Amino acid sequence: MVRYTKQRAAIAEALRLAARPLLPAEILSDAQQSVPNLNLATIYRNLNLLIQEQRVAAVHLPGQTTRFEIAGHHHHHFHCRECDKVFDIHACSSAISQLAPKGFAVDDHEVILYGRCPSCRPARQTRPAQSRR
Amino acid sequence: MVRYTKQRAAIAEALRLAARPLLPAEILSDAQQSVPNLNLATIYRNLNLLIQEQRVAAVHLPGQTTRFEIAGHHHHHFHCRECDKVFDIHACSSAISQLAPKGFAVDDHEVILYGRCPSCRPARQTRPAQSRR
DNA sequence: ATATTTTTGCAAATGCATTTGCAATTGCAA
DNA sequence: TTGCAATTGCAAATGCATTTGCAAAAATAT
Repeated sequence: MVRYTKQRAAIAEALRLAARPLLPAEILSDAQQSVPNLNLATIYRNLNLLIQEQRVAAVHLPGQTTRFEIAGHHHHHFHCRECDKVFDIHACSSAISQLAPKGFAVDDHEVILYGRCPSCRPARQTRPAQSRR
Repeated sequence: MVRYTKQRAAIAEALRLAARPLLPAEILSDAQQSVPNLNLATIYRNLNLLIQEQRVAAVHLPGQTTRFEIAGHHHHHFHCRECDKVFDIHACSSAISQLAPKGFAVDDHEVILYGRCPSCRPARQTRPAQSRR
């Protein structure tokens, strides 16, 4: 049966804390803070396990290495071109599937937004929040 | 300088005729009808050339091998789960970029629809068009 | 505590898409 | 039509993400 291990806990915890899709390498460096000689093979083995248990989901973005996040409901993603981080977008317009021409049966869709995340916005002012005075 | 070759012509023609993003392997089998011992290395070399000339664009879809299509304007894609073909969708809702939460600066977006293309629709009736009587 | 089975760490192996080396072929300018 | 640079075909090499083999280490039932 599946056993409790600190490496598995550290991996799940890294994903939980990040609250956004992480690259295996990001999970590695996060989780290594509690399990120093953790390695990628273990990360992948545990991700596959967590995915089977539906506790984690793979996030595939165009042209990108697969990221992983805590499993949840239908949502989309924002990819920051500056820091390369990916964020969840919990809004979703149902009108999207109507973009298909007549004759196409749409059963799902994906939306990826690109740009700058709040921390990477052009540095017009120093403080990102509190913009209009 | 860049020379005319029948393999390059065949590759460009395959893309033009398909009018949808093709996998290198698809380009290969299409173009081999006119240039029998064409091979993938030549396909890739020419795709890179055509991309530099902006005549062809790479199409990256999540978890998929890169496809290639004749360069054009902003559009989206429909991926048929049945036949695995990808089609262009020339509709686009500008509301999409408003899905991002406050603080995110969106400068582009991508939409991928999934389902069945007209040729792969469930075979309820023989003729796909002329649905409601 | 002990035995047993799962898991880990590490290095090596996979699997694939894509690129490259090189000799032979081909396009084209002169 | 000749000469040379660009291109091709083929096989081998890359580059990466992901997986695996295996001995050592760690987790749990008894």
